[in-house]
Amino acid sequence: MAARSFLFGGSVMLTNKRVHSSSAADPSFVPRSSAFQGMLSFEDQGNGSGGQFWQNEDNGDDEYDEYFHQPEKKRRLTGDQVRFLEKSFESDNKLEPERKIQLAKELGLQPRQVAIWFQNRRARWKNKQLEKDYDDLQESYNKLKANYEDLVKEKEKLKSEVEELSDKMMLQEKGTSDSSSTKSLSQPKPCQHVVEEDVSKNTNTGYGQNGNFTEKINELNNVVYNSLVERVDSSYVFEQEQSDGSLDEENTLSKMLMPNVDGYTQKIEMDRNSVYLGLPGDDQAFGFWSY
DNA sequence: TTGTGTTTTATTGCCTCC
DNA sequence: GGAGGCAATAAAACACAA
Repeated sequence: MAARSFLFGGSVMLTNKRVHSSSAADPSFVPRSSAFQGMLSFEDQGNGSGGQFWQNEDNGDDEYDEYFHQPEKKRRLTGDQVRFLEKSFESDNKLEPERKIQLAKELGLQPRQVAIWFQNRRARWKNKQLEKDYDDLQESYNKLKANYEDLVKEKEKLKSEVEELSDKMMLQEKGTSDSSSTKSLSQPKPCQHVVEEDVSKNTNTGYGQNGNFTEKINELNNVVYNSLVERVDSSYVFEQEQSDGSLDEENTLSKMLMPNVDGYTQKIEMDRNSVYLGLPGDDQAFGFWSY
């Protein structure tokens, strides 16, 4: 069966199932013989140019048939019609059959056009609503994000305050209870002691018989030692031991934490057999001497 | 004037409800 | 099974910059 074509409101409509529903149940459906009876369009009332009528292909009339197959231009509703529909939509976005008929009559449109307009309008409204929801979500996300960033900043600030205070406290502690440890730095020189001891030991090794090599080692040990003493004197904090300058049981001479040396917290370990100045993750950073 | 993007009107197919 | 709603889409109308 050929698709039926209806012309109404200046538009062509090719339909299938909708035709049946319109023609059979839509109270606005008017038989052809009465097509023009009382159907004065909104445009005809001075708001536009389009005439309004319907046509049914089933009549077999060639003249009409020819008309159907000339696709009519789609026409937009006039400003007044749209405003009227908008007002109606504002009051209720659902369209009851009675209201549909009434609106169609008032606007000189086919009820189906009114229904379609409402359907499209609902779709637009839904899209707008989605956009609005999205914007709202975006806004609250941005607020939360800003809040979070403020908290992180505040946390960092508090953290550095805590670090500063602990440094002060440790220095204070050092000043009051560590007079003996400053002695240990200035007098017995534990590192030097070990270095000297080690050097004297090493003179008995095979390498020690090489005068130039031993001299070089001594020189390097002195450089390392002086560098350490310099750093200890200027800023860093002892990790807690060696107050009397003696060696512990594992032969560790000293363990010192040096905050913020070149951006690292440097750990310096020295024992009887080695002098190691290392950076985290770099075992060979400053050199490693084994005897 | 024309090309292009947006809006509006209308169609189609699917789904749900009664 | 018919009526109507909705999502996706087509296509005409419109807006606007180049």
